[in-house]
Amino acid sequence: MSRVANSGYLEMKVYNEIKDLIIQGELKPGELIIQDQIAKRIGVSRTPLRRAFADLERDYLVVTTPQGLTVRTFSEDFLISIWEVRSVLEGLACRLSSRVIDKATVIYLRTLFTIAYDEWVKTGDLEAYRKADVMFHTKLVDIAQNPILKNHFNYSHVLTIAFSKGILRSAHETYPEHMAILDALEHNDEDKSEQLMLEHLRKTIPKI
Amino acid sequence: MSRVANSGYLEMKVYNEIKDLIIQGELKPGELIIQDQIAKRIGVSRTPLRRAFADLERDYLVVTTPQGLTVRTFSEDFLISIWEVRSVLEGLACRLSSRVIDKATVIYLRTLFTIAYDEWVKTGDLEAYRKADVMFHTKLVDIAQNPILKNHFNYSHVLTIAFSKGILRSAHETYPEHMAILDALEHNDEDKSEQLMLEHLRKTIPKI
DNA sequence: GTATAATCCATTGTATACGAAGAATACAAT
DNA sequence: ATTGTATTCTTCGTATACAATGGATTATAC
Repeated sequence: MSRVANSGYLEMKVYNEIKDLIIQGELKPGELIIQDQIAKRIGVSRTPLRRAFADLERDYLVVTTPQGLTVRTFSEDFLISIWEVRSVLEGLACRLSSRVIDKATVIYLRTLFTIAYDEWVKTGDLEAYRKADVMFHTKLVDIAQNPILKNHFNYSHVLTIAFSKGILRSAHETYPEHMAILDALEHNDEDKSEQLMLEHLRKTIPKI
Repeated sequence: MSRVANSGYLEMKVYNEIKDLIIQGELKPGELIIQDQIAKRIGVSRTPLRRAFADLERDYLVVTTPQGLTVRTFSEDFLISIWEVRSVLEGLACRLSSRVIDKATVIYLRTLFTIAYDEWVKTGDLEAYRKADVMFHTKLVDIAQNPILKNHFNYSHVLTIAFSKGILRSAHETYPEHMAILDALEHNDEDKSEQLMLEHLRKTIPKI
């Protein structure tokens, strides 16, 4: 996912495999990670592990305790911390995007949301809406064209995807908010778009 | 500075030494980093290098190009990107701090700034004010008690310190802003403190 | 039986060794 | 002279080997 580039095949493989082990719950929160065990399990030597661990730690999946490297426990407070940070980062993404976004993209995103929303209303299927949501937020970060922002976003994005409880607020509630943000973006209203995105995300925090 | 914890002595040493080499300009922006050379220069094997490189890349000091790992070139755009992100992060730090900061800390910070400001007015020496400034921003991030925020802040803070052109706006201009932020913090005004900090920092961006 | 000492073993951090891939260089052919 | 090909040489990623550290465990003294 958000691996740094300068790495061999195995380092990437190891990063992803351990990430999956954690997300799948095969490595349990708080569990001590022993290099040899993981190395054998994945079938590589310990050498590529160390770099992968550095990345896993950067992405908040593991943490170094006095006992050693352990799988991170995701307390509610921790998830809230992530959301607080993501909120301001995506608020910034909105502001920066509003300066450069083109009308076609706005229309595209609006259509995407509307179709998905209608589908949910009709069939009760939320999947399309959830996808549109992820796409929306990811896309804005791309459009913003701020490499630092993108990195910081990615760092914690892995997590929110992995550990969020899915949709936290009803589409009925968030759809109008998305539309309002898109309107602000369309009018290149920096302040308003940032403000709306912030409020949009912060409303979710109490639901965590 | 912001090393991850699970690392041996040499990995930390290597991280710091390469960081210094880059900041001191002995490794020039754009320069290709060859593992063997650096390893010999620092006097370690290539093994601990790899992990240090992962961290250096995370901290934006080096970057992987098609040619290999190179020292990052810090364009103006890049510095602006950092400032944009730092702005919202510290804005958030302010908001979170405003919830929990105690009066004593506010008074402490206010005094610190005022003494430093007066000294500048009297003697023309900016050093104390600059220090107070760094301390102020760092402290708020600590008070905020959001571990993610602190990490993200650290990631880019190394850089701004290393490569900023020093004080970018006159103390005459920023002193009242600092006071206003402290006032908002004292009154536990979340919105206002965040807003003021954001404006405070964003006013600096055009000067980059 | 408890406390302390000594020993082992697990685990880690680091160095060295090895193999592969790509770039650079030398040489040959037209 | 230029292009094509073969052969080094560099550099990297990975595996293995080794040394040190710290914790557990057993042994020993009282």
